[in-house]
Amino acid sequence: MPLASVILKEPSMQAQPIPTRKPPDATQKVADALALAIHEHRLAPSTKLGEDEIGEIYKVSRTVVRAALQSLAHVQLVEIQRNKGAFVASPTPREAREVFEARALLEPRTARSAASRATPRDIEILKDHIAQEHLALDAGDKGRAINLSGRFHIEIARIADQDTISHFIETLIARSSLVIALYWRRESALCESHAHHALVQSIADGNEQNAEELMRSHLVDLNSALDLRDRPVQVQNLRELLQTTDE
Amino acid sequence: MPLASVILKEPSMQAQPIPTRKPPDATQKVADALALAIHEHRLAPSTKLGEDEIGEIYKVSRTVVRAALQSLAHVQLVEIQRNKGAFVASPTPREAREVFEARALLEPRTARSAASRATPRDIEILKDHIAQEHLALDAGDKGRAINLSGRFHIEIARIADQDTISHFIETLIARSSLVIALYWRRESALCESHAHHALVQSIADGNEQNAEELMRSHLVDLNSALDLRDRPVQVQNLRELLQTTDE
DNA sequence: GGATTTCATATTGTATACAATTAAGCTGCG
DNA sequence: CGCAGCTTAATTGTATACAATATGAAATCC
Repeated sequence: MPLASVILKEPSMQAQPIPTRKPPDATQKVADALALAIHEHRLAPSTKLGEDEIGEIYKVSRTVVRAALQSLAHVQLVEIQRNKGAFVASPTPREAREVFEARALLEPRTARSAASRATPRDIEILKDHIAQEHLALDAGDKGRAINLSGRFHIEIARIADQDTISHFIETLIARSSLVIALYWRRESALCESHAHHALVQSIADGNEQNAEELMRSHLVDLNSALDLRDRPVQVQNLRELLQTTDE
Repeated sequence: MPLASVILKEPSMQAQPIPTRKPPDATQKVADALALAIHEHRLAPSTKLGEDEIGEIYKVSRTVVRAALQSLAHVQLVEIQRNKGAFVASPTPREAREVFEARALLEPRTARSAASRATPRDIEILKDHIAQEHLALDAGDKGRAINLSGRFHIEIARIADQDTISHFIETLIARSSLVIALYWRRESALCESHAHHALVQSIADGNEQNAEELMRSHLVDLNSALDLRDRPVQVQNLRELLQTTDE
């Protein structure tokens, strides 16, 4: 199940029965809402996610909340500690490095594939993403911009028409959002938009080699904007540490 | 006084061989048991997995069963259809192809990394896996052999020390088990053991280039042993297709 | 006064109960 | 004899209740 259930009316060659009309699936709604909050950096890493608290917010029972949290735990957006509860995941520097290594392994090939398959409508969607990203940046909504930037990569994976790899990339993008929240170095978000624009151009031209290379360098740029040497502050551990120092 | 307080921590009675110990998370146990059954081909694709039925088998409530099924659904070992239940996943030819394409993208690089990192103990573990695989084959236990063969690949990913990619490979191996159940062509399982043995040799020698190349060709061999042209019989879909009473 | 033990509270893990939806069986009619 | 429609049984979705564990605070002991 995709993290964000994007419904598309794409006239695909296969006629697989996937209704997805609009199931009132409460679990998915809660999971999506939480995921969005995390992606937009409204929920910081290591934030405690109490079941009763969330249940009251969304007016659902703990049963639904638990299912949503477990779903998010599967994509490693939250970490569940037995008998202790769920927390927004806080990737270690090692995990952060691994996430980007995996992206470097998967996404260039995917961009190449997207360049060979993209339809005019796909290009339109990508350009729309970039436009919205610019709007968010101009509005100063950094969280939304990061989220849109990630969804841009997911869209490319979708165009590549490789569901399995797309699913992997989705989880990597999701975790990347946490990595950025923890390890982002400078406020140089504009470079991304430039890279994205060039990428769309290559894909629109069907220039596979160029698309693959642009994606590779784009990921290198992203990675170089991270500072993985610093340890993230484990907020919930601070309490314990401060308990013995003073009052 | 509470009649339901049947505490079975009584040390006076004899020690049961498998008492109701569920400190190690009942959900995980059920999920593991179901996954093993699927991997060993005791549960065929499209098999209905009723919640009450499974709950009674493992002596747990539906709550636990549902969590286990959702967990398996996330790695696409089972498919959950809303209001209809959970079924053992039945990959389409397209999905089967994608799984092996993803493996071809991830595993050769992983084998190379494993070759550069493997310790003598790692080699020992790999050789043990191969030995057990041979035993299972000689005993005619085809399901167990397939499962062990998959775990061999997972072990290589573990040696490569890339948790994120290892996790992806684990899910791909799991799905491969279903693909093999549906699309395996001939009874030529011995070739795998040979390939695995050569792979271990390269990893033991630290020959990265060789390990990567052997893994690549091994996956090509596996893929060529599949016949993806045949459609699997989707039993439960037939019903839906016959219902033309739309809305 | 500080540290430790003990007890109370809060939160999670699991089971059960109720509601909603689906699948099946049955009757009645053509 | 077959099919439409209704009724009934079974299964899943959700909520609530109970049990187990962890967290936090008060009381006690040194």
